[in-house]
Amino acid sequence: MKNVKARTVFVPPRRERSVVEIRLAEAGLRPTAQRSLVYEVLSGHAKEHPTADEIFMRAKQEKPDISMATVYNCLDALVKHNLIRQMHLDRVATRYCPNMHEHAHFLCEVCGAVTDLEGAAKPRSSGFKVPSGYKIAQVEMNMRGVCPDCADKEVGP
Amino acid sequence: MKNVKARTVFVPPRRERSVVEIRLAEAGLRPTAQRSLVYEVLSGHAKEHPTADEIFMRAKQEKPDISMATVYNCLDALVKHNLIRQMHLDRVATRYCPNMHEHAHFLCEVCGAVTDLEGAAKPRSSGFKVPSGYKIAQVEMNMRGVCPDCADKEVGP
DNA sequence: TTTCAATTTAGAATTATTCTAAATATTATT
DNA sequence: AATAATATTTAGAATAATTCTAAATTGAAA
Repeated sequence: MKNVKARTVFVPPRRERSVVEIRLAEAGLRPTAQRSLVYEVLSGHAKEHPTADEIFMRAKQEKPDISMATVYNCLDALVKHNLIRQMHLDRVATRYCPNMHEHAHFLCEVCGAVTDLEGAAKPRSSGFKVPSGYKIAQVEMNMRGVCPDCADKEVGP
Repeated sequence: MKNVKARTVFVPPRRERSVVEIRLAEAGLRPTAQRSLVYEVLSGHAKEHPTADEIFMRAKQEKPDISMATVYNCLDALVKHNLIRQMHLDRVATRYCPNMHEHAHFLCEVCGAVTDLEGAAKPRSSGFKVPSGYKIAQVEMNMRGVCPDCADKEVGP
């Protein structure tokens, strides 16, 4: 064996997993950089309901080379693993919601704002009787109308 | 005056309005041929939930020159006047439903069938407490999971 | 019957989403 | 630490749903 000088090898420390990465792993998902970013971007704004495109643009600021296809892939994976919810409020783009508490969604037809309405949005807990035989995996309850702010403005000051 | 032979003039009778046309008029819509057809095609299959494209194809069989844009126009008008409902069940095409009774929708993730589930799908009547100030115009309650038929097949015969 | 506004139309344009096949990253295994 | 096996990411093309446009037509009212 050659006379090799003793040296200190730099071993990069096994990077600590962030909270987001841990949640992904717990949910059974590989915590890739892209998935973590998409989830972070979404859960960082808990009260918003961005479209895939909005999420894409936000993610791009952090990671300019992320692709739209990846955003869709990530969103689908997150939905499938119950980390976020998909919302189909109208004919335009699907929206995504990081709030996993039981709640309904309200779309204001005047200003376009989408709000979470906390409450029993599940069929059983809300008095809806599901016919026997149906296995319910997900429930979505969406309302539309006029939000308090816009209702005030409509009648004048 | 010339000696004109008495004759029987054919006066086309002011065409009777069909049931559909009457309903359109009552709802405050001009009962045009296209609107009547779209509404008829839809309400003739009360248990189905066709997409705009499916409605277009059905309408075309009756009136080959109807246009897709018209189908969208008609559907929008019918929705606005509460003759049909729009359903946003997933990321693919919007569906339309002629059943105006209070009900929820169920999408089977196995076979893709969409079913009406009759019952209290309204927030108030179902125990959901709507925060004060919101004016609710429409409610949509969608569920997904496995329908009885597919649930049976899954466990075997 | 004329008028006026609403509706219809074809086709182009836009937008959302999916697909594809190659490149890369992650995890488990040596 | 290297390898293998698999999952994920990617750009860009392809597809699909919906909207737009401006001209032609229709319906209702005067």
